[in-house]
Amino acid sequence: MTPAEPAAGANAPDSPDAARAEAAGGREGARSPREEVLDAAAQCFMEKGFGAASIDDVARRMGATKGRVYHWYRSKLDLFVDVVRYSLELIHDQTAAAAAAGPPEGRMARMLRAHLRSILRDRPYHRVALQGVDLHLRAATTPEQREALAGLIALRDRHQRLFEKAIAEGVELGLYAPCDVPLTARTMLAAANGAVFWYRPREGETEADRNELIEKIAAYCLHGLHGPAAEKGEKA
Amino acid sequence: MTPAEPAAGANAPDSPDAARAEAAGGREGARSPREEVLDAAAQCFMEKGFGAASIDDVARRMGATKGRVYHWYRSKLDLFVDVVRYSLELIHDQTAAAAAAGPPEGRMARMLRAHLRSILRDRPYHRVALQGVDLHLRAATTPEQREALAGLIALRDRHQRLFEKAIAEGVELGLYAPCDVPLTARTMLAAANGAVFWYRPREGETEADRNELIEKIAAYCLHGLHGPAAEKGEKA
DNA sequence: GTCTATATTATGATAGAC
DNA sequence: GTCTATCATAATATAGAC
Repeated sequence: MTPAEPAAGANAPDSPDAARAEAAGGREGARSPREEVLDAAAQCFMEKGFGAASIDDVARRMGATKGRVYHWYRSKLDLFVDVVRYSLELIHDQTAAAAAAGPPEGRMARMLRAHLRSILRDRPYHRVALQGVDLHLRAATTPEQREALAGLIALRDRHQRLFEKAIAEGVELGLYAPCDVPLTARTMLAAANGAVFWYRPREGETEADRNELIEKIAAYCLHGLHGPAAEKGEKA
Repeated sequence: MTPAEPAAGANAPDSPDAARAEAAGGREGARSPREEVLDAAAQCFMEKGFGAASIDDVARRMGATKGRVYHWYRSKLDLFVDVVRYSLELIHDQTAAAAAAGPPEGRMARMLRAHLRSILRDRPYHRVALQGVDLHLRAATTPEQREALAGLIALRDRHQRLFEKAIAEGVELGLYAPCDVPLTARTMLAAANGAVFWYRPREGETEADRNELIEKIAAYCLHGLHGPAAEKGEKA
């Protein structure tokens, strides 16, 4: 749990809830040497993909050389794993907090807003995470790597289960139409995550602009939960 | 337009509408030598990603060696471009046909079914296409490559416009709630494309199973178009 | 902690036999 | 049309100076 320790396996920057400033987008204001590497890696992996981005690219983005990267991370795959882990912890923590912050009625809306806010704000990290955790699972040779990647799958499932729970709850309460809960959660998350692929902060974009975008996407995602059954007043 | 011609730029296997048998999934039954290479590439890129998959991987999957691949494709990027192009033409043609095959009322449902059917059926191709066309745009050095990639963007936009048009039409007709049409189209497509990342044909899966899956996903996507306004009977 | 070499390996691409 | 070399390059990872 030490916030900054050289390459020693799976530990990483402090928990996402701490003051993470402008984690992804901010070129400056990195929080620790290790996190500076992590930010650079997230941006490089986002732009070129894990395979095409080189360690030299990551170093160059920091105005440094390889040595700095390898001092903090044992391998490129370790770096990738840490970027994805950070992405998943970040978005899960914020979504879980939003879920707990009020009554069941507006729960899903709050969760979607929190999820989407993180998608826009920490886009490089999430973009990498969505690039395919499973893809590079095959590249994992050592047991430690396979273990780390299994951990990522667990984190991803945890986040999805948060949404499944909220959907099931809403169905129970008669807010949503009955549905295949895991499938619906997956599909809704896919819709919400879509923005990570095309969103780009426009020049002079205000917080209000982003909020409007979030509201529109969340609205679509929410309406998907109301089946035709709900319209006709047929519940269950 | 010749169906099989050695590496000569942007030409490719015949149009997707022809007898394409089991394009993606089928290990056997490839239609032409060039298409056999294309199928192998789609599967390799899907499994390992464009960056990590090697030309040797593609050849090995056919039980051949590099020579065979390079006889039909000038470079790895050319192969990638052709996989994506094939994916986009395939799904667009089928969706456009479904759109034209009936009245406006059920148009979007027909389009979504056609789109989803292709997502499931030609998954390797679509998975590669969604891996990030833009990602490898940077890797394009030669003018021909940049041109080819611009063509892919155009194909992608064409498919999206098909959905935008159907949404706008539905809003006009009072079928759907007014909305930000391009944003909604993107979000709906993201939801529909989500399956490409997690779907795997289960053992003993029937056509009916697939249809049920398609119907569930399409239902979610469709309901997203009906805003709360529709529920309250407020139109426009 | 960061840098400058450098070892090693993998892979994209080519040439030419068959 | 496909194969067997082979070249050239690029990138991961390491060793050791500062």
